[in-house]
Amino acid sequence: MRRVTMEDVAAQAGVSRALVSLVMRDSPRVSKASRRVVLDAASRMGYRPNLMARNLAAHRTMTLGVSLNDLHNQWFAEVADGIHEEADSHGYRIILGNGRRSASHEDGVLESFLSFQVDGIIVAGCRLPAKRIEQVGREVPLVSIGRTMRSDTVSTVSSDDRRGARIAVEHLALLGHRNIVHIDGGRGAGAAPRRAGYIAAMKEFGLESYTRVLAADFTEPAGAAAVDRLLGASVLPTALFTANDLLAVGALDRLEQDGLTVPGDISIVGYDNTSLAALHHISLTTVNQPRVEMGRVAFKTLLDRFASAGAGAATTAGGDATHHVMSPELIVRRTTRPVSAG
Amino acid sequence: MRRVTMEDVAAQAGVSRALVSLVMRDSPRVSKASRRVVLDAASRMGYRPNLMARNLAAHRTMTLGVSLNDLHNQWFAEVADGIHEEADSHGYRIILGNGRRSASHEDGVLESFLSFQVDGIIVAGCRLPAKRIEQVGREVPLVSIGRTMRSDTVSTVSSDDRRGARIAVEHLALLGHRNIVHIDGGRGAGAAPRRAGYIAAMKEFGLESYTRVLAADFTEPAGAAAVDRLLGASVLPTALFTANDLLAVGALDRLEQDGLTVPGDISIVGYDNTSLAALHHISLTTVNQPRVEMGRVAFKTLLDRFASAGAGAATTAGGDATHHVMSPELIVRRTTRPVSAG
DNA sequence: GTCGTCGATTAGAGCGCTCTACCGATTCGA
DNA sequence: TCGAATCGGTAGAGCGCTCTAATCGACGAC
Repeated sequence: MRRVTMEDVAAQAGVSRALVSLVMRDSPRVSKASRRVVLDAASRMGYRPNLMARNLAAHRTMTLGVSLNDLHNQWFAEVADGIHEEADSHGYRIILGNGRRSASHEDGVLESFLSFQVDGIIVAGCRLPAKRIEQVGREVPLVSIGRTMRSDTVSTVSSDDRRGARIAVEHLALLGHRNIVHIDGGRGAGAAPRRAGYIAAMKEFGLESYTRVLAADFTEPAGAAAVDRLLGASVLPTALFTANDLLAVGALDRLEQDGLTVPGDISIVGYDNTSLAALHHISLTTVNQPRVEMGRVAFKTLLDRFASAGAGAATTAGGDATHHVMSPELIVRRTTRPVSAG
Repeated sequence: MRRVTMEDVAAQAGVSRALVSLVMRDSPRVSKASRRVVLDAASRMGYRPNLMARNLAAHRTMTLGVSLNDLHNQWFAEVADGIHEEADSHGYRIILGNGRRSASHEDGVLESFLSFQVDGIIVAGCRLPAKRIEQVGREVPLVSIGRTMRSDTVSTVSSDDRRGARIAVEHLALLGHRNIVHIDGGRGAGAAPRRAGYIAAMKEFGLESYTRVLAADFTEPAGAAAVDRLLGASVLPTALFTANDLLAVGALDRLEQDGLTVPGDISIVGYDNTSLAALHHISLTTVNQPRVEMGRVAFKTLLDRFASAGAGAATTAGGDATHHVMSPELIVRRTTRPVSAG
């Protein structure tokens, strides 16, 4: 059973293929009568436009590619929610790609998006080298969420990770903690500024000598592994600041498994305020990022790029990149408390 | 800057477009020499094949659409992992769609996949009416994960939810629990058989009179809300069996918020064994489904369909649907214990 | 020498759509 | 009443690729 084409519908409806095309793109230059006739024929025959053909001819897909770095991390689900919301109301289609926390998979996702000729790309938490991202950004409008980069071709939407880290350290310092260790996010998006923010804040609060960063990445097992390394030492820190919530939960787990209590023995501050942190059972003190809003802003940024490109012509690679920075915010829950006396 | 096309590469390399095409699809009928020349020219010019054009001409995309019903539920991330693994090793590209727990969004995702002319579709936890799924399945090979359906056009991969529910109830019954309430998954995939399995098992263990199902859906807030309704009553159950882990965690949260302890006052068994359940802090007794494996099997099933369709010709809609059922397995952790004496 | 044969290459006709003219028929202004 | 604008519709040339059939040497076999 051959797929039904525009030609078929046109024949059925007794009009030209061009008219059917106009109807399908609901152009205003079609009379009510012919619109009806065409739509009737189309639905009767079960016609569905072939996007491949359409896009080949029209040079636009009304589709955005969204690359998510880690489906296991709820942060991405929430960012995606924001993107979808806006995309829906603007008639854009979204296809998602799964980066699986690996640069090479992410590269594959981007290649795929480009081959599909998407109109724009949003990368969330991307780990690819900045150079590569910019290169893709030169072919099609691209905005990066969570991962900042000084660029005039790639727009970014992020929250102020450096400040977020400072807020976390400040919170702990005000509670009297001095020995505050940071478990970091390795090469993950946002890991570097959080690390830097931690280091700067430790200095600011006169705790420079306690500064200690444990290498990890944005996963739960990495948090547990980092704690393992910590437990070997004779003197334990009184507080942990982890680069994201997953790490915090991993750390939490391992600590309790070892008979230590949180926040009794050790306080913990996470980062992201994912729904995991909000679980009553976990109730993690953490730093909030407006994830849904970040998704929304990213989409709008892309839309603006389209608009200006349309006007200015051939300005796809224009230097009109914008850089949104949202404010992080401390969410105090039950994994932090004043350092025990003595 | 115009995109570089096959024609351009051909000109550069001093050969015909057709030869370039052969090289791009690495056909064996090209001499080593020309292959080199063409590939050199291509990379020098930064050529990337236009999938739209390719697919339009070739009638296949080497792309599979995977519809995930809820990005917030880790179950889907793990199923996706399995699919990706296989797809990678077979040269298939995956695009993901986000169903956002709504049938209408899911419908949009499928429409989108069809318009993109994907070679096959995998729906995970799909909530669309069976009729609609079959209709799509008639246009392109489709396999459903988690949601079973008696169909000879749509293949399914699932675990035996009815038996899983029985295992959960059996576990509780053996611990001496009698008043076991089920918080269900509403219209979600797999919710019905789990519900039915619970009801049948209650009967089997002579607990028919205690049978009670609280309506909910597969989310955390729904679990909390169900517990709220429960707390109003004078006599509380001693155990809860929830249709998935998210519900269990929601219930857990609300119970503890109300001063009840788990498993002290109430035991809980979840379903799915997502990584959430494995968290030491939560340590939920639950029923395991081999998620990654299910993803793998789903992909292979699709591949078989392609093969047989290729052979049997025009058998896209053939009655060769297969139905894989995997075995569920009880994972005992720390949210269940013998019913308190008295 | 001539005629297959065979491997390497190419010409050219689509794939299903969009889009730029262009055209015929009304409608309108003066 | 006539030309210009307006409106609804159509013809036909692509978009960038694949694929079938045809072409072209070179090489053995006879």
